[in-house]
Amino acid sequence: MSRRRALLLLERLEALYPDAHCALFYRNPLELLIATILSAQCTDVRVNQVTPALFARYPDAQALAAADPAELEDLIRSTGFFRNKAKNIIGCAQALVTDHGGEVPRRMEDLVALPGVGRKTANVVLGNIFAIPGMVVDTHVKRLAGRFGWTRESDPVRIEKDLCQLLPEERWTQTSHVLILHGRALCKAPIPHCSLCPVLDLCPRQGITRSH
DNA sequence: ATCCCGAGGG
DNA sequence: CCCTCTGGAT
Repeated sequence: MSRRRALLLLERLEALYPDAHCALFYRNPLELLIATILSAQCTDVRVNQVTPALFARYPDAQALAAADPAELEDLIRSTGFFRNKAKNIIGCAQALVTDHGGEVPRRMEDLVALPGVGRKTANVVLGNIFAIPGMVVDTHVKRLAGRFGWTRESDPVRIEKDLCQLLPEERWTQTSHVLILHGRALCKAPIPHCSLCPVLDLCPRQGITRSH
């Protein structure tokens, strides 16, 4: 797919999901970091119930670093993967306290060194809190990028590279969010709702509802 | 029953 | 490349 055609598709998608660039639910770096860690295999609604409760109990990195694992597990149980997440959250908080003065670092290198934080989570924080653009390559973005013919790669890092080369840097963060919203709403795995899709005319698949 | 806004490990 | 971790939504 040509760059021009990709940008046209992107413009149409951005018009379909106008709230993708609106104020973030979480303004504070630590809150967004923890909320993003919690979001794996979990709905936004539940993350947005659990995260405020978590910060009411543990207001900052110092409090989280000293949390009792069993108590934290109980608090986040409903988000799934709760043992891993609790261990990672406490590990993150301890690393923030010992290595970063209790603050969330602004460099990819430092973020991905935190337990339970990969490039996806790091780019969410970098893009939405620190205004450092990056493509958030989650399962939705991977799937749509493939279906749109924006990349043929399967390795997330190479997909990220392809997308960054294809799409304008100043919109990487918003583009990621738009792709995620469209992936959730219509362009689902394994069967996309092509008959309802407003950008079907720009899609190389043209309604072929076969998974990738 | 089956799938999901990840990451770590074999 | 594969697997595991988990509850909840559908």
